[in-house]
Amino acid sequence: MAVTLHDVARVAGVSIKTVSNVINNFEHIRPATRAKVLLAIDELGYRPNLSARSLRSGRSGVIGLVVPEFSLSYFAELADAVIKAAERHGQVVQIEQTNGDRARELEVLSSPRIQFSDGVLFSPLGMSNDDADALTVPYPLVLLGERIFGGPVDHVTMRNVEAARAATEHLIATGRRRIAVVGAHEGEIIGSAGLRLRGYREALEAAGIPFDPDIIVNTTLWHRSNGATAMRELLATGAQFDAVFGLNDTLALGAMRALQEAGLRVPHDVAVIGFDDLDEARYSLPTLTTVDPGRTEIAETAVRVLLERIQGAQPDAAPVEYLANFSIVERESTAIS
Amino acid sequence: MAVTLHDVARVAGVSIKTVSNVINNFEHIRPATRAKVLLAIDELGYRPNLSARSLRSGRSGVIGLVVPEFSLSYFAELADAVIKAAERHGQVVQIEQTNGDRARELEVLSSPRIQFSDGVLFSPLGMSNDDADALTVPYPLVLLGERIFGGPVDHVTMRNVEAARAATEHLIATGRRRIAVVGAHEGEIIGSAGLRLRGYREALEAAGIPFDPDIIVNTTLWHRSNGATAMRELLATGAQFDAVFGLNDTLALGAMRALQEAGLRVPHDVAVIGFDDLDEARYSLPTLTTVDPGRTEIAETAVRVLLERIQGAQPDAAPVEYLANFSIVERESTAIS
DNA sequence: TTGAAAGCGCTAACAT
DNA sequence: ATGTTAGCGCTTTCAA
Repeated sequence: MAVTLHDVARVAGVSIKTVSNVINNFEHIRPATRAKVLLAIDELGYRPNLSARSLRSGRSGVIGLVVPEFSLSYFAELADAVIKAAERHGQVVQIEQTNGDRARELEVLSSPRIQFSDGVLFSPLGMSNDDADALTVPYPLVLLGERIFGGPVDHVTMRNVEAARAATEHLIATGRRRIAVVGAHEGEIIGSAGLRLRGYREALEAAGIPFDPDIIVNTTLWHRSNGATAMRELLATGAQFDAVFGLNDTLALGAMRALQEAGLRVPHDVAVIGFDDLDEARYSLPTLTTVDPGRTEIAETAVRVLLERIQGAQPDAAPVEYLANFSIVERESTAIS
Repeated sequence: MAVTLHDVARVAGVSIKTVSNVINNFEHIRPATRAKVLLAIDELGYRPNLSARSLRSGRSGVIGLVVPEFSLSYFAELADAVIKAAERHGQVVQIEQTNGDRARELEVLSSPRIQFSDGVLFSPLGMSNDDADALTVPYPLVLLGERIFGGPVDHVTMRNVEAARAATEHLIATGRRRIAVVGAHEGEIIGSAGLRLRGYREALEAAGIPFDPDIIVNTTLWHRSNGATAMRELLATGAQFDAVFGLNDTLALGAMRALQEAGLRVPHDVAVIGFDDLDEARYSLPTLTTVDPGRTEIAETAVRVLLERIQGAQPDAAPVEYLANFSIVERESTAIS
């Protein structure tokens, strides 16, 4: 059987409370007592039972992270940042993948699977603003991403419109006028695609460049393959363009690949910009100019905000929206040639 | 306060045991009783307290996954596969990152942080065979990777030597004779680098090609940047070669990038092969020939083996070593030109 | 088929 | 500075 506090107390010749005090680093313990207890712990190989601790204290030290899937590199890098931020606060992260499927996202929210955690960071991809009510759950929840705004919970996200506008302005500033977009979602207003397209249009308008739907290509998923396919389709239409805004980096990299396949030079013939600043964007050929959306800041803020809710200083405080700072990372794919 | 079994029992007018039976899907419950209970659960919004359940039953339904970090794409894709496999068995995955740091790896093994889980999948990068004793822990542990062999626990890994040999043979079969290696670890015998280099040497020997240390480049970490840097160094030495074996895909992609930067054409001047079959290898320019090391099979086997140990049918069964099947995925980077 | 009661290992309130 | 004790919510004998 497992070694318990009682065993340690017996061997150390103290009470169970004293052992608990030592384990939890309480003050006011005589050094000699502490030493005795530590010796007994070591001798018996005692390890606290976290289930019991959690049952009693109502706190598990675990936070849940619900994301679409790690094969989307953005979420792998986000998870990396969240785990590191959580660790700094002594928290462990439990992960649930939804594949961006709305039904699964809704199900996970009420599933007991997530119930070990003290709170959840939730990054939906399939749910929309209409589902905002489902975010009212009996545990602390912090929303990530840009599928739902104005919901009943704290929300940490990026400046999609402004960042996309800045990305487009960067292309315009380097002399491009016919800027294709890869990854749009027809009719979407809220959501990464809709917001980023809005930023794009704002930049065009400010520069007096007409919007041309013929160089906007839709894709459903934002995988590399979709970016390549979309670009091949666009090239097949014979449309003219001198730049491409990939609504994320994987799309941009896929599109860049298709451009080069077709014998076009990047950035000489066509400039390419992405969005996300994946590690990978630094090692493509050419290296990819992109938007750093503040992923680390998002992860750190989200963890901090969630822990504040868990600690419950102000349980009824109104939901807050946090926006991370972005920056344009200039690389070769948009250099002036 | 949270709704408990007692509340449900009271509202449903049955005993707590009956409620428990319904929740755990026991047989022999009168449909009417079940309906009453389900109604009460719904009405009160009851959700089971997993800490209590776990304390009582000794099983949490959580498995731990300890990996270096997700910014190494291989581990992101491995985690994806593990989470999906665990889900099929109704298990949740808790993740711990070690950054491949030996001290942290050793620490995690004995940390209470991991103690919520019923068992752990452990993928070290810093530990070596000398640390095998540290794997003797008081919970089920399944070892992944190729840092430790013959340890005291079940081990699921890939056929490194055979796969690397097959990769090298593929290059030789396409007419290459001077095959550089990127990512070697000087003097390593066990470990991905050591094993893969051994497979490489076996293939050379079988083909009667002399081994030339001048075209073997060491790198510590296997990030894209290291592959690019290593290749630039190799080019700077003036050494001649007509192919590159990147000991993983990110190294190969980085190396390919440096080759192209230097004006060399892939595969025309230099063929490139990687190892891992990352999603990304399908969308580079040119697409990357690589080894599929059986990642999905590894994840599924590891989860299955761990759960068998947790269920403890044969607690004292001798440790087993499982080897996944590999295959060469031929793409453009090694096409005959 | 359902009920009563014990107790998993721990923390926290209270006592000394 | 340390000891005593109740009880977190659940599963699990054992009884009925």
